[in-house]
Amino acid sequence: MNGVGRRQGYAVGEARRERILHTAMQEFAEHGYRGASLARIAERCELSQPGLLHHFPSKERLLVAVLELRDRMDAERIGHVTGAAMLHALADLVERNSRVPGLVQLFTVLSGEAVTADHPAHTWATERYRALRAALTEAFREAVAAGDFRPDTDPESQADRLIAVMDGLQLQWLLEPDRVDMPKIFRAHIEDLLKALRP
Amino acid sequence: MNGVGRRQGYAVGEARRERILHTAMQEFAEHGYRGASLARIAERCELSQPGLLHHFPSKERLLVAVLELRDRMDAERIGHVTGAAMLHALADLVERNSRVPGLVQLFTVLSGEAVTADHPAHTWATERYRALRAALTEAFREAVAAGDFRPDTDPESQADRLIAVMDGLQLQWLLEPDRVDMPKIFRAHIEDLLKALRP
DNA sequence: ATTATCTATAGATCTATAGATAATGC
DNA sequence: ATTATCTATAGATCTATAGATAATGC
Repeated sequence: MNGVGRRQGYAVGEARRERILHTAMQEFAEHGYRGASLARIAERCELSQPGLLHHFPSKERLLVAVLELRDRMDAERIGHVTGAAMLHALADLVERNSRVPGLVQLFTVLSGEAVTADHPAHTWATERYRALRAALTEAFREAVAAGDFRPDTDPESQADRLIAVMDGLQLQWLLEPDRVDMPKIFRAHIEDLLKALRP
Repeated sequence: MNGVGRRQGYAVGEARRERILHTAMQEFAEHGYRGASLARIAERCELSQPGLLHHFPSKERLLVAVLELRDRMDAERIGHVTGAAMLHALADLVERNSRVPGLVQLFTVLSGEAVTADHPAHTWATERYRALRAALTEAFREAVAAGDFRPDTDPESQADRLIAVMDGLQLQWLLEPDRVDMPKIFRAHIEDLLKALRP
């Protein structure tokens, strides 16, 4: 929606869209896409439900806008580094994530729902993982080339497993935040991995 | 439902319940709990929708029955072993899981949805993870005591991470079955873990 | 002129209940 | 007597559209 289709400012509208977007993020996180209700989102924005649909013409388009917002926020959080630096950067990311449970939950719930083929975020999820895997694989590859990691390291396998650990820990953490110290466990994992991969 | 409340046989009813249960498992796997429709399940069982509700009095009760069935099937698949044997048993389990994508998807989708507090499987998911973590932690602990693993092994941390790898890989595999060789990646992980934990 | 917002409402679900009829098993 | 099944339907959503009115900004 941003930059496309809409000609001009109308400050009121811009502010409203911003508010809807953030409210929708919360609603999707709390109830999933399928469990979310446009009427409830509208109410939380002090707006009628058709009023909401004036800004986002369908529930699916609202979801797309939310996913784009999330991706933009994500992009800001991950820089490009390789080797040991990359692993520590990931540990830092997990640490920061543990302070925004809502964002983590949005992602975990949507990813779970999106496994079903008829979910509107199915393609988004598939492509997001493909990109993430590719980026991490490349980072491992560079680290091996730079001599940071042992030459017999399998970059793709390591990338897949590392993503898996992050996602799996998020799930456990969201279900029992008090019993699962996600950042600590992940950092321990990173330390062990560094030991195992050092040449 | 099984063994409780219902006095006797009525072979027709028993068979029907069996069929409903398995159809519901598929439907929940394909659309999630929230996306599933009782009318559609009934139709796939060649039954009217109120006919279905005669056997399972609400959608939630049907879900509970499905979860119980899944847990029973699961219990059959995992025996009690520790140390290296346990890790290889898990690799075998993942291998077998890769041949029943429907079951894996049921579990992944419901776990994802169930992260939201208002989901009827929320408690089930929480308790299932708690039990799984406890069992795996105990197995690691025994293995350390038996001298299979290094004494500085942290059983709980290792258990959490291992569960995370399994769940995370399932998610990636379900989204891109052709690009993610789940059993192979998991086995590689187990091999690395064995190397790292051996005293 | 474009945008923001509202009320009213269509049309499609969806779950669950009421109440009737037929089949099953002691 | 209990169970299995059906039709009809209540009652609650839910998304989306039509069409009117008010505010905004060139």
